Amino acid sequence: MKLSDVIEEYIRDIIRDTDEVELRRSDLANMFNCVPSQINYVISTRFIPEMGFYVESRRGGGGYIKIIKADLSKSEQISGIIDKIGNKLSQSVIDVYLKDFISYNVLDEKTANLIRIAVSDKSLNKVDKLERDSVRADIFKNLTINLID
Amino acid sequence: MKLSDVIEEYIRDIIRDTDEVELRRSDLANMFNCVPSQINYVISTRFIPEMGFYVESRRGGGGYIKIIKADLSKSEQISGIIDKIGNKLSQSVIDVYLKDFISYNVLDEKTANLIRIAVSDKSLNKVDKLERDSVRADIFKNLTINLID
DNA sequence: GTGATATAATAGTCAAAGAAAGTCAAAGTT
DNA sequence: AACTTTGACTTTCTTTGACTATTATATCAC
Repeated sequence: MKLSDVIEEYIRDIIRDTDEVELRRSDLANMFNCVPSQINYVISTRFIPEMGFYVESRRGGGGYIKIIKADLSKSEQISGIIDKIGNKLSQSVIDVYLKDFISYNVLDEKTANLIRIAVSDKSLNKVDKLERDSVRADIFKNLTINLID
Repeated sequence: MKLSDVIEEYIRDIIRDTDEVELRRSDLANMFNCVPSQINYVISTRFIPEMGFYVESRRGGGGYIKIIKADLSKSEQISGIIDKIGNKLSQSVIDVYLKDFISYNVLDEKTANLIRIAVSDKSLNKVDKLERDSVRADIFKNLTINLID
């Protein structure tokens, strides 16, 4: 497994039960034996605002990175996403969304998987590459809207 | 025997007892002493939904190609159907299939409904009308392969 | 003591290098 | 004609590191 995935999982584990984590970037970098900026990479690609993560940090002595997960209901979470996503979505961004939906029980694995397949490059192979991300966004929106209840 | 057949057999062998394999393209290419793109050739000609496989992959460091085998055992009729689906499908034909699937208890209503949405004209609005039915067929096949159980 | 200044301790940014996989068309086989 | 093999080129994602920005603490001048 990729280092970034391992780091992501580590953070997710901590935040799942508390809705908030305070990290010391250099500690993490040390712990996972990577350069500090890799921590930024993980956070910026996986704990994104669209998913309800709010990140704040402080430099200098006693500095930290705090990740706060907004406490949203299932429908708030879904409609929040739908509002925020533009008219284009890459496969990997959708993966981030779905992973999060699962970890917060907004969707069960089976449904998430269905969505993942429906919008995958495999399924959309015949769609012109330039338009693929917008078709993907359309399908994704239509499917998720349907899941609000 | 052709190299592609050998590679196919190798993959089939390792997937036989499990329902999923994760491959590293470059490893395989190395193992069989061929260019990496030959692996793509084998996969795209032999591990397709009609054969009961779903494939997904990721680029970049730690990338992979994952082949997932559908569990067709429980519903032989369905696997036959997937095989017979051509490369084009209209919305109404899909509805017929879905009704069938429901009545055979292969899919529940909720899942069938999600599929209906994924392949609807609304979702595929941005896809050229001439190609819509073939994109629909691709999505439908990939989903079906994964969802029947 | 107080304010100014240096020093150390953090975190942020951004671009280059690295590590895969994908695409496509030309060349070779059957 | 259809299928297979090959390779150059592209795209995507991750890792690394040099450089920058900010904050806290220590030190110094008065």
